[in-house]
Amino acid sequence: MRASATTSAPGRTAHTAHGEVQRKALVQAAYDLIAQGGFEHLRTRSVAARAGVNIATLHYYFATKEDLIRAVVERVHSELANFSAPPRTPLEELRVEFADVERQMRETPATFVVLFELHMRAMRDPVIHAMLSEMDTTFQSHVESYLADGVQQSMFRANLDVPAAAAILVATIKGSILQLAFMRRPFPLDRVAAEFERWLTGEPH
Amino acid sequence: MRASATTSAPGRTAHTAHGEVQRKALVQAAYDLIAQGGFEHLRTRSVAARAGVNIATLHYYFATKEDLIRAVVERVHSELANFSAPPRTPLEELRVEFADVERQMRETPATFVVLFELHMRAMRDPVIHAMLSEMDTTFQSHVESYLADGVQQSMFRANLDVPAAAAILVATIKGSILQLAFMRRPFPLDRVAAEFERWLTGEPH
Amino acid sequence: MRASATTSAPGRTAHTAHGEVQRKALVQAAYDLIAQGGFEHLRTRSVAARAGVNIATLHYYFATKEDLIRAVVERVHSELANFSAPPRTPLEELRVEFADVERQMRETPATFVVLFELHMRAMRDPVIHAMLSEMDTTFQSHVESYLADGVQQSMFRANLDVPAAAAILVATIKGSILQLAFMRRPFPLDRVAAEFERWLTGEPH
Amino acid sequence: MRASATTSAPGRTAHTAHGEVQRKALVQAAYDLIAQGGFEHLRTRSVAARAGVNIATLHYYFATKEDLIRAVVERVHSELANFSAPPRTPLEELRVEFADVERQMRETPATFVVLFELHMRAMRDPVIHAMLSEMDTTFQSHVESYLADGVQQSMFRANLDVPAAAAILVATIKGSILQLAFMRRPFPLDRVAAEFERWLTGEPH
DNA sequence: GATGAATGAGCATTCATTCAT
DNA sequence: AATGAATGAATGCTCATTCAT
Repeated sequence: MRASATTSAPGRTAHTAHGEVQRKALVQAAYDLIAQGGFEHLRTRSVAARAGVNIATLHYYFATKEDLIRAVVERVHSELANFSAPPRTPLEELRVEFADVERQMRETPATFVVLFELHMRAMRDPVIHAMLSEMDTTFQSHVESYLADGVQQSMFRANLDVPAAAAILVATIKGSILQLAFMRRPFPLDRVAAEFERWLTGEPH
Repeated sequence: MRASATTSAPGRTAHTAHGEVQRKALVQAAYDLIAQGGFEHLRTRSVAARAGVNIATLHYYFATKEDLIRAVVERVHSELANFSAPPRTPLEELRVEFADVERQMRETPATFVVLFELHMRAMRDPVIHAMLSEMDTTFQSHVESYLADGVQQSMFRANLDVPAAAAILVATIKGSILQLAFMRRPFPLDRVAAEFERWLTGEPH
Repeated sequence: MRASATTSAPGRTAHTAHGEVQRKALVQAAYDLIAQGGFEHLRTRSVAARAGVNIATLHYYFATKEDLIRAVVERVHSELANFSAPPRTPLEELRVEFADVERQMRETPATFVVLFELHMRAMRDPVIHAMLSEMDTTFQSHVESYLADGVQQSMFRANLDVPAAAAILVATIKGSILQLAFMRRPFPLDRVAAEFERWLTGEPH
Repeated sequence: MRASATTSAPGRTAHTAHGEVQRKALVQAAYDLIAQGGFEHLRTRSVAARAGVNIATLHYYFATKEDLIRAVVERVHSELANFSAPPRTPLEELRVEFADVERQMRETPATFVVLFELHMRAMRDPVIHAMLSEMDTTFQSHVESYLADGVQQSMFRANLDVPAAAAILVATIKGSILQLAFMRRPFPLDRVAAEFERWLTGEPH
């Protein structure tokens, strides 16, 4: 399940099982601290302390701070790749979209916090940009795909501009996360979802 | 006799015209550097260098780095408060909304970069949170107001959930900025605007 | 009364009456701040602020911080030179000695604080050392003088080692100030004075 | 599993023998520099340089300058606690008192310099005040104790006011140190000791 | 005389990283 | 594998002093 976990270069992946545990503990610690204080306040010493190891041990597993951050990026990536739900109708997909945001926000809001911190970094870090870009493309394509299905199945309006609608949906979800996770302001996810349904289905008025 | 003659050091406003110019130059420099590298890489020395003054001069105008950042926040605030357009119809308002984003993104994308960096900070800094929160409320109210007008004037659909629609619009705009400014990925602002019109007016299909 | 107050070099003495007032205000401010926080925490800006003038004004009157401190030294010097009491008997002199300490400690303990701060400085600053040394010699001579008188008048013990006794008295007074001003611990000045009398007079036991 | 494995940084005691040596070297360096220039001129960089280590190394052992100073205080404390001489007669104790001052002044005058610098600090620093206060109490009690013994053994005058005499002795010793260490002026320690003997014993005259 | 503005040199402290063991 | 020790290069901030007005 985890990405590249079988090579043998020290500083990249661990040799032993215990080493892999240490690595994960360090990534988890970094992840937690970014969620708490953002990249701005991320300190390698804090990460090591939180993982219960010496600062030199951290550098045994991750040559540089940047390497550690990259591992965090991969962790977020895999965490958000759990959209592997069974196939549903386009309308169900739409509902699942908002339900997923709601659930993730309730269960692990930190993921979003880290994700958005990464967005700020993407501007300057090509590696992070590429990864976020890929995630974005995947997400956008997925939405466009089921929106197109919905139009084809006459479940959604015939004159729907699918790419534009997908862009709106994706942007709305990102915007809602911003509102919920960073501003801690209310966002009527359910009413927004309902309004989206009316809009896409073009229900009579 | 010499009551108010403390040791100088301008707190909010400079004493002389030239002082005010220097102040603004420092804020501009900080603003530029945040736009370039985010808060994470903001260094007082870099700000001073960019403004062409000694580091001690920076501290003559701003006691702490935090004070300087607050001044940047105020600058962003006032920069985004230029929505003082002449009254228009709800539909025109909607179009202006997207046009504004497009123009701002073209002319001063840095404003958005700084604005979103501030969002990350808002989570931990109450002062910034309060300011962004206020800006958010103002924006949301404005949108809700003209959406309601549109419904009343039968320009928009009667069954429109105005608060939900406003939330979607605001979130979409925020999400589009994220896409454009940080991911530097295309976002079909005009097609999105057109789709929004169709959605709000409920034009036949 | 004041030392060299008629020359005309700016930075040494003021030209006008108002200038002299300003000078004194600055010296007083420095004196107060040394008494409060010691030389270690003395800041020219604080002195200027306390005197209600600009930091540049302070430097108009005193070219350097050191110059200002020297003026404070002179102030302490003149303050402690008020032993100009009418001639008394040796025993009265002894009593006055302790009474003076008691009074000064009650009325202006700051003088002692500044005086002892100066002692620390004397080790490295020849100017201050010279001044304190002179004060010391004067004090010691004065004590020796009336102790010798006392012996001659058979008021004090015949076998009294006058220089040693004077050294003890001077040291005791310095030590008592240390105890009272810096340690803020009780010191039985009156009982000590009484014991001294018994010792010097050699009263039967 | 790895409970006590925090990020290192010795708080009170170093982990390794070599670490303890470094710690002591830093305290010694600070001690020397305070003796030379007082607290006012104490710079962490100078301390590090004198100990032959990097400034960051100093902060590895002592989190703050204040922590370093506290360690110096403890060093002075233990240095002056070597009064563990074998029991003697009251008169011998008295003679030892002055002999100790003489020896300390000859061998390690810096101890006194640092001790008196600490007195200046005691006024503002409660921790230092407490430590000096304790040392003072111990010293005073010790003197009172053997003076009382001397009176009881009829070695000293019957009408001696023991607390007052002890206060005089302690103050004299402090005053003599001031004279010797800071003013570098002669102080007739032996004649003073002899006069003290005459005074306490009340030897005929 | 007085002040606002400006600065060079410096200060305690931080931080990612390295290295011998 | 792991750690205590060590460090170069900053980093935000301070302070006595200068200078044009």
